[in-house]
Amino acid sequence: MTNRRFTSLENPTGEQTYKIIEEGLRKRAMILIFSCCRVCYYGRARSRLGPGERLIIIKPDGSFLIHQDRKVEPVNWQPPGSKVRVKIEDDGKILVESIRRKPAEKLTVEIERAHTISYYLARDIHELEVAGHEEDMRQLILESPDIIEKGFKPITREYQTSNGFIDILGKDENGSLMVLELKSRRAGISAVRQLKRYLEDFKDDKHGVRGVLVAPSITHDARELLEAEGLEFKSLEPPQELKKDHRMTLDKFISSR
Amino acid sequence: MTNRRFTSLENPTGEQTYKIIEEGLRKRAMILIFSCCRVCYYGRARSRLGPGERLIIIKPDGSFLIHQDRKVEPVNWQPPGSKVRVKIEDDGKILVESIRRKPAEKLTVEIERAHTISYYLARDIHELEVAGHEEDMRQLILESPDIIEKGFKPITREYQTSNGFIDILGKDENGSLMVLELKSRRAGISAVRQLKRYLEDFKDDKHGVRGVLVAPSITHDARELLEAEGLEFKSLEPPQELKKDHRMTLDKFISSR
DNA sequence: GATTGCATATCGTTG
DNA sequence: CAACGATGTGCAATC
Repeated sequence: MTNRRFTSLENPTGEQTYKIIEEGLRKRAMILIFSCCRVCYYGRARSRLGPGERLIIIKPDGSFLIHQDRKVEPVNWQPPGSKVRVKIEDDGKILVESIRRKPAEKLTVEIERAHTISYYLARDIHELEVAGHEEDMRQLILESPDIIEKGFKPITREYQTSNGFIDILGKDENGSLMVLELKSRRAGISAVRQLKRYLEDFKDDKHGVRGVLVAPSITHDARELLEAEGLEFKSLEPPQELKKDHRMTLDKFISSR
Repeated sequence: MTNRRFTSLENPTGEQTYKIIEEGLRKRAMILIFSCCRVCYYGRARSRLGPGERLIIIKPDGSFLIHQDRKVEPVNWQPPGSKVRVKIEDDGKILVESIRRKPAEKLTVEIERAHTISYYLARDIHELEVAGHEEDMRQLILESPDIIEKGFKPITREYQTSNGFIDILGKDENGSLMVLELKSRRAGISAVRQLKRYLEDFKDDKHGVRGVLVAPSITHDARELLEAEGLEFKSLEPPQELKKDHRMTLDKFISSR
């Protein structure tokens, strides 16, 4: 069946498969192929996948995905911007190649037999709205510093040390420096090490510096290391409020200056 | 069209969409729906996606993917093991829910109108064979230590320090300790910091300890920090040879003991 | 264009 | 089951 928005065909011949892929690429459509195929990849690594039935997705932006019937991650893929070519062999087999220039990577799919092939022109203007990132925590703390503790005053965000950027640098009510390390999910031992490294730049500070790990929760080993190092933990859930209106955010920003 | 391996339908009614999703779930098939839909997610974070045409994939292992017509990553998803339920509303709209228990996460898709719906029973026994990982580098170095430098002798792999595991610990021909940090791709500043941390445990060693970053290449800033810290860089590409025969590897292992 | 660091990261391995 | 580290991580923001 064919109309302007999509085309699909079941049990296509090799010729038909070739033609529909060509057409889909020309129209910059999203192409779906369910087929028995083999896959080779060469680039940052190298891989090979023996014959089996998988879903192939080619997107108009050059993204290329091969999905087996398990896992969230594609078994092979190419990123946006990759260039696709399709060839038909004498025996009717279809070869689809996707090439990326930098870094040089090549994905080759040999389609033995397609079960269904289709392409779609997707109308989709909306972007995903997300909340609950580390950045949302940061904004919350800058707007309401008392969440960390009474009298906490942020000085800067993204303060650079020789060991990377500190998320929030501030002072407590006694004027002691506080280094905050934010994590939007359960903090592990590596988060504590990160905080420990930031503090190295301040080890000569006379007033003493407090290191605080801010996260919804912390692993057992991480807490042990934290306490052994004289660091602190502050439990804080990342705010998950989706912004309904962008002007509100702007007003808030202006009024808070 | 219907047979044992797959079913597909174009411009299905709400009832038909519901029925095919039900059937696909029951048969533990891979379900594909191209439709206009809205998506909500709540769990580790929260997100909302307004109406638009996307590809929905439900895999028999519970993996759930929603793909827009751009990017490699799905715009929303649920991991393997999630449980799917489908409902039909009075107005013919379809609600698909995927729930994960731990952590608690819920994905809700409201299908306004499906353009095509299909399901497939995929025959696929092959696993992906990959080469070019950090582990391949490690094996290469343990088998042929001279690749690092003449006279290098590995002592242990995965040596534990207070700052994490060292990839390979060894000695040079003069008996000085060498700490190797392996990276399968271009090493950045964080790799140098990691190596720096490992060496802290050895800073009292009388003979002096050498820290060596082993990677195919290194960023400019990373090289600067490396040299400032008196560390070394050894260029090594991860071996990309796909193993043809597992016995060969075993033989090699036995003969090298 | 190169580099850095977050992510609903996902996924395998280990304790 | 929890936790830790690698990944062809992908991706956006920043330089």
